[in-house]
Amino acid sequence: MGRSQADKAVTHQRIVNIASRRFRERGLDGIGVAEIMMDAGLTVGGFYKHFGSRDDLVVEALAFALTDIETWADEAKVNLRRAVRLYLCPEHRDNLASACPLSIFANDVSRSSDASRSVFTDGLSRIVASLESSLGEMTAKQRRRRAMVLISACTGALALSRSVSDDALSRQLLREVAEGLIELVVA
Amino acid sequence: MGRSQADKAVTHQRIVNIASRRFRERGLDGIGVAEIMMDAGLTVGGFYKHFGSRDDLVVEALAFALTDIETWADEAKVNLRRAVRLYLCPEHRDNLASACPLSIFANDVSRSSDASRSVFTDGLSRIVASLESSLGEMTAKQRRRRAMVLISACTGALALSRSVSDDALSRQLLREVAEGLIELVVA
DNA sequence: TGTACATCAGTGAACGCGCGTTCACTGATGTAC
DNA sequence: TGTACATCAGTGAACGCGCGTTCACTGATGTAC
Repeated sequence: MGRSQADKAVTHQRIVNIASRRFRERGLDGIGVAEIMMDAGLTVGGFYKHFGSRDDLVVEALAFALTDIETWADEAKVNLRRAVRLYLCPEHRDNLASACPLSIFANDVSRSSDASRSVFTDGLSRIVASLESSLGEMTAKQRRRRAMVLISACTGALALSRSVSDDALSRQLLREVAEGLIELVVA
Repeated sequence: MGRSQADKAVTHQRIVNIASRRFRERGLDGIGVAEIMMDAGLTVGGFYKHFGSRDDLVVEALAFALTDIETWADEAKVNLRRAVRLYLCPEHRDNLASACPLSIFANDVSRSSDASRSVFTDGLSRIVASLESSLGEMTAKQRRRRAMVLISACTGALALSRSVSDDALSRQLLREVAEGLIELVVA
């Protein structure tokens, strides 16, 4: 073989890493294969030595971005209130490249391939399960219900806050939803 | 003049109507000018007699879609619980062409032009104001907070339910978030 | 250990298609006389 | 009322660009002997 398999795997992962950031910044349709390869320090032609098609990269990058947020889920287990405030803050709203894919890709994924939707579903299920175990003493049914309200309101508020041109309203939305959830759902 | 101004206005509105439905079905980037004009019974060339650019149509169609949901806001004033259950149901999830633009376009608009974001902001503000006045006896601060939790959770849950490939999970999400909101936020 | 060969990650130009936009043209309707 | 002219909504072909994908080629590295 030419370059070693290990080298190839490293390169592959670098492409997926960069893609997962660029897709979050610009959307699943917002950036081309050529630009992603450039950002990875490569040229376009090599792309198909790593992926069967652009959509294959989308699926891998989405899966990677979804594992990326498990650290937030861990924070939620330690301190759910703090995790909610951390999720619904202007920094998370603005740092798209490392932001939660659930809040960025929901609309894109709903129009995307079955493979994307399947990967997205797995990621969402893991987060919901994690939130369930982060909630206090209550029935399993109550826990699941509240976990679903939490993730829906968090991803919804963050997505809306990014679509609003009035920064004061955007911040108010983040703040009020965070405090509202802590007051009504977490407590 | 050639054809009357009234005729032109009717045609213009027909294009905007159809665009607002097609954009909701396929996303703001998911359908081209040519196909929209075809659906309106016209040919591509005439497009620029009505709009300065494709983005101008996007803005008009978005504004139109946002007025489209005022009827739902009216329902909320009559019966908020019913409105929440109506919003979070499989029919609303699946009937994209006439669905709530807040749940469909949040991600797209966040990456779109200032004009789109401005129109989106106005639409969101109107819905929030409407929900505020639909809530029961409580302080203005409480009303605003709960209205923001409601719209965030509703749009978030609907968006997530469309991105999930497992129909049982998708339906559970809609049901549990609807009942959770009624139990924790509306009551 | 050294040498010849095979493999294949990566290169960069080219292809083909879709799509936003432009343009010369048509013909129905409104206006001027 | 009738006629000639001007306007402009709508037509459909063409242009230009971006982008996903293909392809012949390169050269570094692993393998066989």
